[in-house]
Amino acid sequence: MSHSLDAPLPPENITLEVVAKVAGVSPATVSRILNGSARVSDRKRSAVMAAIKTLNYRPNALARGLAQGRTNSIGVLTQDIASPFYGEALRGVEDALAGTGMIPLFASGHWRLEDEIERMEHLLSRRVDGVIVLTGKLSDAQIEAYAKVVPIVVTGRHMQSEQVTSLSIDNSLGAYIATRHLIEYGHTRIAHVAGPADHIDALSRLKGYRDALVEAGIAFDPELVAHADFHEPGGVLAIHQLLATRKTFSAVFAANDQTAFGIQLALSRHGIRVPDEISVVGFDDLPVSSYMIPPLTTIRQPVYEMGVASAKALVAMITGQPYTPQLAPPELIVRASSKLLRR
Amino acid sequence: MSHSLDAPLPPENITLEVVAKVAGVSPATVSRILNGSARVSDRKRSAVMAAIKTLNYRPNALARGLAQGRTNSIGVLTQDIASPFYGEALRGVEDALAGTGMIPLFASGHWRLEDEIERMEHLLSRRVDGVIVLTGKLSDAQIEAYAKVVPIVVTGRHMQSEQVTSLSIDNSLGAYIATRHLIEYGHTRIAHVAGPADHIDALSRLKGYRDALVEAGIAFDPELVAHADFHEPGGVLAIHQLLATRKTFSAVFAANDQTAFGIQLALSRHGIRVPDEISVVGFDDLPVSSYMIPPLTTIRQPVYEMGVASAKALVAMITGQPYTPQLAPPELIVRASSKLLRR
DNA sequence: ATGAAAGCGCTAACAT
DNA sequence: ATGTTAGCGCTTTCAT
Repeated sequence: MSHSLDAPLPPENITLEVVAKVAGVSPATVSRILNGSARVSDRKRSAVMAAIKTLNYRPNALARGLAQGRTNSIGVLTQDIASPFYGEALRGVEDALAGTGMIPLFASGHWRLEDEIERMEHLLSRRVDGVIVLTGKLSDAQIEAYAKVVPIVVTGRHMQSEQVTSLSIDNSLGAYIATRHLIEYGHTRIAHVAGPADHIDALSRLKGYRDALVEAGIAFDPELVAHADFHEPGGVLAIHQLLATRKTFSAVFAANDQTAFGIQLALSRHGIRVPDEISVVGFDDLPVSSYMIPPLTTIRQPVYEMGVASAKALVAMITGQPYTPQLAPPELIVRASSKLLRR
Repeated sequence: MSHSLDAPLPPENITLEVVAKVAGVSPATVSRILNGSARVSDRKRSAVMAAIKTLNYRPNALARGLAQGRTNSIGVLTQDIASPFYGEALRGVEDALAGTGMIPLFASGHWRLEDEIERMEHLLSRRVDGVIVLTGKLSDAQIEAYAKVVPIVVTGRHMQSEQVTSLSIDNSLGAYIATRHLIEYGHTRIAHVAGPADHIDALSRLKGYRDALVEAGIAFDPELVAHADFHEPGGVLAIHQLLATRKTFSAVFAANDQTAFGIQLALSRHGIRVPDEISVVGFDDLPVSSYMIPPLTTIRQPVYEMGVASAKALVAMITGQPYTPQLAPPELIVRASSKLLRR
């Protein structure tokens, strides 16, 4: 009648209850041990540990999350999982979370508002304990709305409230420093290949460029500004555009490194030598930038650190601890692509 | 006694039950609508949809997963979330999953066995429906063991069983093609900067290089092989090493593009022109490779496609459908870093 | 210090 | 076509 030897039981799921049974204790006790939520006698503890080991028990994070009302996971809304730039931030988040028992869930918004919303909803459906939003197209109001549901850390803008911490790199300052560097090198005809006109970072960098010029008494010339898309091909196109204007310039400040790569290649194709004829300065300091030929002078942003700080800030918000993220200012990295203008 | 106006209710969690109540139907009906698991009258359906809308209801994925025994999520065990190479694969996975309702959980093993195991356990704890393992250090036996728990797709090796699908790029062939290209260009003194000696891909590429030489009747010279680490600085070091041997060579085949970047820079620092004096060929075709100066001749691997195929294969395994992943062979991309040897 | 029992939000038989 | 009921695997009062 009951189970016999020749009718093997179905491979039973190893649950906490099974562990309890094997260890001869109640489920509650096992739970207490797993969570360290109460004192348990050493005898029972070791019995339970042994059972866990031999049964190869893996706690079910879903059940745990359901019961506790928290999942020990945080959402990270990025734009492109393969971005050389944001990749560093993701790594920072991951590293900062290591050892905290929290796990990051990465989702990509592809710079499309609708995608961002969809991913956000997905993350919330999974009941993440918090979300890090790496720039993107969500409006401040939308962020605020989501913040009613979970604590949020957002980069690339300024907003502060009970449930929102923002963290940003001073793009404008970085661009100012880059332009200033070229000016100090004697350049006065400095072109700028900007990013997309609807991108907040691009706009800030354009502003920094402009500020530095004005400060140095150099007139801002709109014809020396070309807009690109933050990617290499855009840099190539922009140079074509700039050269076509027949305006002269001895230096180019690119809105980011990828754009600078395109610029360097396009110049080289035109037989224009960098830095001898034209100096190039980028922005970001991607890992490969120091391996370009010539190695790229650029503005180093603490992206990795930004990832770390975001994660720490979010965890602090979740656990209710105080934490004020601090970010180093952008820093000029002088390499071989920029050069003193010979008179 | 009961709740009064001046004692506002705690902000009630909007659950499926609440939706049901508001719509005047049973929870089961709401569930059926959400899952399309049975026909529901149009009247009730619209009532429910309305309630969902006004309440801004978000299904709890945890509860759903617990009840269904599946989470609609798959684990992706990569090595480095910011790797320019694997990044493309991650993107492929993400794209392939878009629209299937499945979400990828990315975890990094950092090329450390212990980390890989820890991340794997974490993913299993979260009850992912399957796992994609992008190379890494787990042994075949370990993969098999995990495959007892969830279906697995693994790249970079050959193993096949009920619960394991493997998918790999023919590294050896790619290296053969690269070397063959140099030979056809008249080179006979071809150096190779290999990857780590404990890396399966590095070994296969070394083999392909060797095979091509032997086939062409060129003696394999161990002194023309330097080992590096798949990263840029390793390429720089390797060139120093190679030049120090005082052996002559007119071409270098690098085990990957990042190594080739280091090589190009090191050569340029030594005043050796690429490709006039030395031709360089890489492996991977990273997005930036076509923007190096000179643009890098390399072997294009279908990494993105590999990500797509992995995801499709895994989903097929999970849903019990048949699917045999097909991967394009590696392809030679001739750019400016390699050149016909002048006699 | 430990156990019993209720409940987290959902789905899946089983009824009707 | 729809409602009722019993879990999914865990945590957490509440007892003892």
